[in-house]
Amino acid sequence: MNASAVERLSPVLRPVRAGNGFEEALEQILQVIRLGLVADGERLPSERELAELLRISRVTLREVLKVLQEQGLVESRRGRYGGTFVHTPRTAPDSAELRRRVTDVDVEDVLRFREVLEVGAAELCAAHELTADQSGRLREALAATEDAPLADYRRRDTLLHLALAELSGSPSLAERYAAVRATVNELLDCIPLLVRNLEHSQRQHTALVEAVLDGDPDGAREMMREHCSGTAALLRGFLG
Amino acid sequence: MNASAVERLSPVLRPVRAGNGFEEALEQILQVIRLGLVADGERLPSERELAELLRISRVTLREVLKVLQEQGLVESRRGRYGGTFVHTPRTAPDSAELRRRVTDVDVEDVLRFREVLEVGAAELCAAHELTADQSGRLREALAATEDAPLADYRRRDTLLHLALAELSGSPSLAERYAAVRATVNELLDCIPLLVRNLEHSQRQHTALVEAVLDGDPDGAREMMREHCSGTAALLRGFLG
DNA sequence: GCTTTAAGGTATGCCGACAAACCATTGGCT
DNA sequence: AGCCAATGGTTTGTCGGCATACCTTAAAGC
Repeated sequence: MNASAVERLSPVLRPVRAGNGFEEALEQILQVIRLGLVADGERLPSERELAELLRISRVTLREVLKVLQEQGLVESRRGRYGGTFVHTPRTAPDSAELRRRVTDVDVEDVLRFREVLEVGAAELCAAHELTADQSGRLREALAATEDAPLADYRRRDTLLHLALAELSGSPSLAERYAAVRATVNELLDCIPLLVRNLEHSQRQHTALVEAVLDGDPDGAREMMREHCSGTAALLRGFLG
Repeated sequence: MNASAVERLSPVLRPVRAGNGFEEALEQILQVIRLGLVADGERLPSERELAELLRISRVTLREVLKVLQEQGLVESRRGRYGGTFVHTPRTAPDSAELRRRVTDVDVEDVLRFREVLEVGAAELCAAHELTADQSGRLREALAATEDAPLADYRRRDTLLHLALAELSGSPSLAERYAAVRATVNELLDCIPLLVRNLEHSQRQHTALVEAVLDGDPDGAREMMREHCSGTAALLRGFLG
């Protein structure tokens, strides 16, 4: 087989899974933690439930949890009302870890893809009628970011954006957004949280949700684009 | 563990892989065929190369090829200059197959996600300078669609869009687009190819590439959106 | 027409993920 | 105090996918 044919296919033919099935499960649980779907101190589902959700055996799942435990990300307690508890580190990543993250991920790729997904989601949300339930959920998520303690801001911000992605009406989009956002959060953990940016961000959130609820796709799109560019510029500045 | 916590996580915690690793490989090779990356009568990479690309053993790969062979999608020939040849069926899918496809895929999800990715890709392409190589590649792909025989139009159209996605500068975006486009093609195979639509489509392609090469993101975006809406309306009309 | 070479086809032994069953620990409930 | 239920922890045997090595086929090239 000549080389060019292989080259033509390689964008599609990725390795079927990176390493063993175990690594994929690890990645997914890390994603849950990075997204803050389970907050610091909260409990993951029981091993039996997690294993079923991920469709892996409990034995393999426990291998994954063991790794997370060794890294201090979770802690297990036995007995009734026990479980696996998330324990996110309070300390910023050291410079070696920082360098690892920046070299491991293609920052430009992530930022671009994120913007495309978020902008698309915002536009989709504004373009179709939301049910009262959905509007309520969005408003709630926005309100939660407004009165967030500084330490929990990133988490609630993530949940707001995740809600928007889910309300886009495209489960595939929401799924990819969750994945890419987990990576973005890992990058954001490498740079300082500036209160000034945070206030700016909050104004954009409000305007964004307003545009979505008003059914103004163009407005929602441009607001979201601005919002994303802001984060992107920040990250490029600190990491580039 | 209460049910709501599980519910909160389930958007992220998908099964780690649908079935065995074998099925994932099957899906990827099907994707190559559906995208037309290997045209009718052309050869796939050798088993040894494919196995390495997918990072699966040759034994498992051969299981996959056996399935494809049984469905008449590929044909293997031994000896030097042999190989595994793609043999796409000329006959339209029967009504049972059609029903299966429409129930198996969430058509709204696919169409929305596709539009978000394509529109985003077009905008990104127009927003950054393309190298002479890249511009050339785009022009070539466009030219190929212009003088395409009817039977090969869909394939060249796919390659043009794929090129655009790759030139977006976000490999993640390109990868997701490839996946979603494979599904779109499967749906398109269920409906008739109308020459009138095709001509319209071709005019849009020209305008789109022009906007991209002119560095006009807004123009590219709107052109692409129109282009996607057209296909979407067609599919919704026939399948909805 | 023989050799070479690149491809598909086959056989063997190993290891990791799995399912299933069981043990150990904890805290609430009676 | 004792029981119960829900959780993490452990053991065992099975099986699918793996690497590896080898066999068979067919066309190019001398």
